[in-house]
Amino acid sequence: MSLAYDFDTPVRAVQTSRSVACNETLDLMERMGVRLVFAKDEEVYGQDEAADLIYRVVKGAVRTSRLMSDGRRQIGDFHYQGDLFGLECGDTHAFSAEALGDCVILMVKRSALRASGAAESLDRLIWDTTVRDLRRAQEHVMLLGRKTACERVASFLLNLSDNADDDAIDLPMGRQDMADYLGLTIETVSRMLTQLQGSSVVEFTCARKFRVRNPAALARLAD
Amino acid sequence: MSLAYDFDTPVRAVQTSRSVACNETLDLMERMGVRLVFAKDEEVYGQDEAADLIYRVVKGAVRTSRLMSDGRRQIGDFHYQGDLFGLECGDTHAFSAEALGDCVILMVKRSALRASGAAESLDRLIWDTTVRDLRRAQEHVMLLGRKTACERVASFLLNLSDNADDDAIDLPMGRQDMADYLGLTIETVSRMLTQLQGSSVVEFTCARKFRVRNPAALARLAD
DNA sequence: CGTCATCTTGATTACGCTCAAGCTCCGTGG
DNA sequence: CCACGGAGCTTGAGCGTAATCAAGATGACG
Repeated sequence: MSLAYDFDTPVRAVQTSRSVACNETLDLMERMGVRLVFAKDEEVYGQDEAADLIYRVVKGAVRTSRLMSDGRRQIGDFHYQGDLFGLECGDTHAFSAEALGDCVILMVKRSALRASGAAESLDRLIWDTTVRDLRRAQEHVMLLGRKTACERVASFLLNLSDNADDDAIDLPMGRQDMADYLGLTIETVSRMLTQLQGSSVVEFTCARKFRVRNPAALARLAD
Repeated sequence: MSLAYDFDTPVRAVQTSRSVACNETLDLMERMGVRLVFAKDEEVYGQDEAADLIYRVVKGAVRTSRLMSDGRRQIGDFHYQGDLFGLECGDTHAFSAEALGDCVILMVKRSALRASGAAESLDRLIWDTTVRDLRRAQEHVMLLGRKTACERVASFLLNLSDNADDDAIDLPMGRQDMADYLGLTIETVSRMLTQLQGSSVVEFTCARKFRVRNPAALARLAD
């Protein structure tokens, strides 16, 4: 990782409904924080590390993951441009975070932000993010506990398409990352993608770019 | 469900490390709240219902669950005596909650509690509970995504034994509930229990009561 | 003591994993 | 510009774990 150049991509607000106070905190983060550039697969923070920083994806995307002793990996979530992450709420991180591709991360000490008189708005921001993380984790539990391979992949593509503004959606992660998020193997993910493409539900222009051809069918498959 | 009689079982504090202020909120809940008795499988609240109450398990245990359109069920979590639950943080519940067996639930309107001058301490309580829920959900994701049937069952028994004060631990839920929590079928759960018992890791006196005979082995199997 | 729900066990099936090739795409250097 | 190399992706064949289907056994309760 390395210090970011003056690399000012415009960043959408995390959520349009967010209060003005929270956007002020985001601005404060911009001014007080440090920007770092991470290369693909570089670690932003590690499992069991102390958790006193707040992170924000300025550009690119990040995964949080956890390894079992024998190397099996589970990805907890993906974080995209504008997302806050790393508020694991304990004193240490239960998951590690790595860059999916080259990306720019803004990070600020929580205590410094709080000291700058933004305490209330900061709390609100942390609360909103934690609630979002909990909801997503619960959805993830549903997916992993009771959905078939096909449903998992369909759900995943559907989520991506819901959040995408463009019609041609690109996958910021490789098949292995998808598999480790969905509790499957790369081969199974690949087969399901082929199958979804074969039934004209989605269409892949290349391995990392797709468009939804039949949204209703995709939603039905995702259940 | 019916109004509880004067049924005052002593209730442990939710967490020993909790601040005095929070215990005061718990006391306030006791005084302001309504106690209701629920029979086995009775619904405490439903999926998509409004979420403006706080619930606390006074006696018994509760499950939160979610159904798919075709009837597949996933249990999100179990809540035991002393636990707060139902703070799903949105305006409606993403999961429903049902009694595992006969139980007593204390419930209070969030707004009423806040109006009683306990706002700060209430926020703390809600925060702590939400953080605990998030951590548990993340652990659950790991279990469902990457653990084998045997590891899932072992993890489950290990968790129960960690929280139990007694040596003889009793399961408040049936096999179907375990299965729906672990993302398995009752048959598989039953087979794994038999297997764990066969290898002298645990011992079942009856279907709902067990003791750990080899804690190290159980921990190793749970990974 | 009988009845019914719950749990266990057995036999078979199927979904997704493993192992093993091939293929595609993309960057690199000739 | 094209040939080469390698990582990432796809496809195929066979296998294994957990699901399904189907009986029994156990146990709780009237």
